[in-house]
Amino acid sequence: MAKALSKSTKSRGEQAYSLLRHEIISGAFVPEQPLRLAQLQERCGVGFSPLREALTRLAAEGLVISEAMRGFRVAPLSLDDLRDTMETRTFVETEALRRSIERGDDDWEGRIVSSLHALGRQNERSDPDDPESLAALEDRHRDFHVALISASGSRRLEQIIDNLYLGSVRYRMPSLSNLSLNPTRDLMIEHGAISDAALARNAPLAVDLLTAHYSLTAELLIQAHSERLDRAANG
Amino acid sequence: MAKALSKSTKSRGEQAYSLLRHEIISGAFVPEQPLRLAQLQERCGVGFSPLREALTRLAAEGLVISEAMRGFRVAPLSLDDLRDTMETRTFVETEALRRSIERGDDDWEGRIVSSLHALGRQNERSDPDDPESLAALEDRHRDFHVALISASGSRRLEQIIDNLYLGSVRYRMPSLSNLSLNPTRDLMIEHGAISDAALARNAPLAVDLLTAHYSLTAELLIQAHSERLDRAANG
DNA sequence: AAATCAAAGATTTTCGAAAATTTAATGTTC
DNA sequence: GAACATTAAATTTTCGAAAATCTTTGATTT
Repeated sequence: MAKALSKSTKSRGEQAYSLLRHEIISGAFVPEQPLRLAQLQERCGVGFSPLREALTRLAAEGLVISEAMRGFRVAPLSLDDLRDTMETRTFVETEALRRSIERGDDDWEGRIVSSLHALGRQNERSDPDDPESLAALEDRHRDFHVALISASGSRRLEQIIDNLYLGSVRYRMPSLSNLSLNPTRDLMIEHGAISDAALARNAPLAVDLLTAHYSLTAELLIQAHSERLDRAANG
Repeated sequence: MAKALSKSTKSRGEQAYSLLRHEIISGAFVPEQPLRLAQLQERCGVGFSPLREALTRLAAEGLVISEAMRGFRVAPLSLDDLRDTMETRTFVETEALRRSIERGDDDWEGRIVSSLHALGRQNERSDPDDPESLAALEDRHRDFHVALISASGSRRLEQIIDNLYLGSVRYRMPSLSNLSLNPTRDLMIEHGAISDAALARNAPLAVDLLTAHYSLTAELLIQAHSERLDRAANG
């Protein structure tokens, strides 16, 4: 048997979904850009049905806008949405962090330690010019933040956090290199401090540190996005 | 022209989505029940494509479970999910209420007053034996709670609240009659008190009252669902 | 009898052509 | 020349048959 082992049979629809999702997140598709079925059909190599399903799903997740009889287009980005998303993210994740610190067991601590370690390693070998490497770093970064709140005991909070991350990652991607190279910032130290506070079960401190971490990120993203808007308007 | 006026052209997919959504919420489909395409095709009078789109969307919203190559089934209900959903709802809505009380203008107050009035009127003419009437009451109820938090200024919070409401309404529907007839409870008084506190810009009181409102609802729903589980297991 | 395998049946998933709708282009009237 | 209707082109949406996959059934072997 060719593809016997577990590798769960990925349907065409799944493929198209993953591909489009990646293209939108990575900025290969410009915000507001219409998504023509015929084009995507070629690009993804699948027929209409699975394509529309993928787009419908992306629309439900907020990455795509669907207008009846007018097809789909990439969801817009805006300063307001960026601010709103980062604020809401802070509000929800700090609560999930509090609960995790309250309820977390040894496994939770293990997930934090190991994801922080993996993030550190990826950070060492990170190459700002290689998109692959940046995407890997982004994934390790997400893993760490997911681990932090992974003992909240609330599936709903987890889902919400997942969706809010998705809403924010688009703003980070095109400028991650700028961001991580920002001289006034050492992300690994911030992450280490949050991890320490969480493992020490110091909820107020951990929440403060996480809030500061997101505030700073939000500021830098807002600045970067403003500049991008200016460049689009003038230059 | 037959259907000229505004009536925004509802695509078949939309129709199927609305219908299925309603059937699931109202309990016409049992939790865990497999949703066979062939059956639904007859029931909804649409082909495969729009049907699958509707189901995909419902899956993204959490009303349906989608398993690759095994089709769709109605999402399960559970005591854990009910508790989680109501707790998360309280957590998010109280925050949105605080912000609305802080930022709400005259229009916001108007929306609260008018939606409370509409809820009262529908409550007067409510007939516990008529499903139509109960559904209308449920809609007015939702409208009131949406109005309360409609000045939060956060699109993200609104979306989250919308989805959490969807997650909880299924637990209410089959037993709404029991619930609203509960002799120890006068919903209109509870709603009136919340409205008064909000309009008086008394955030702590309004939050407490809303929390109590949801806690009591949660208790009753948990009790009702437990009994339903017992009945299913034994009787 | 339990386990294994193959074939038949049921169901999901995908494809591509046909129908419906919107958008663009063209011509007509005032 | 601008407003309006009309046709043509482009695009989305839907349908139903075909392909792919899963499930059941029944026979075969251990």
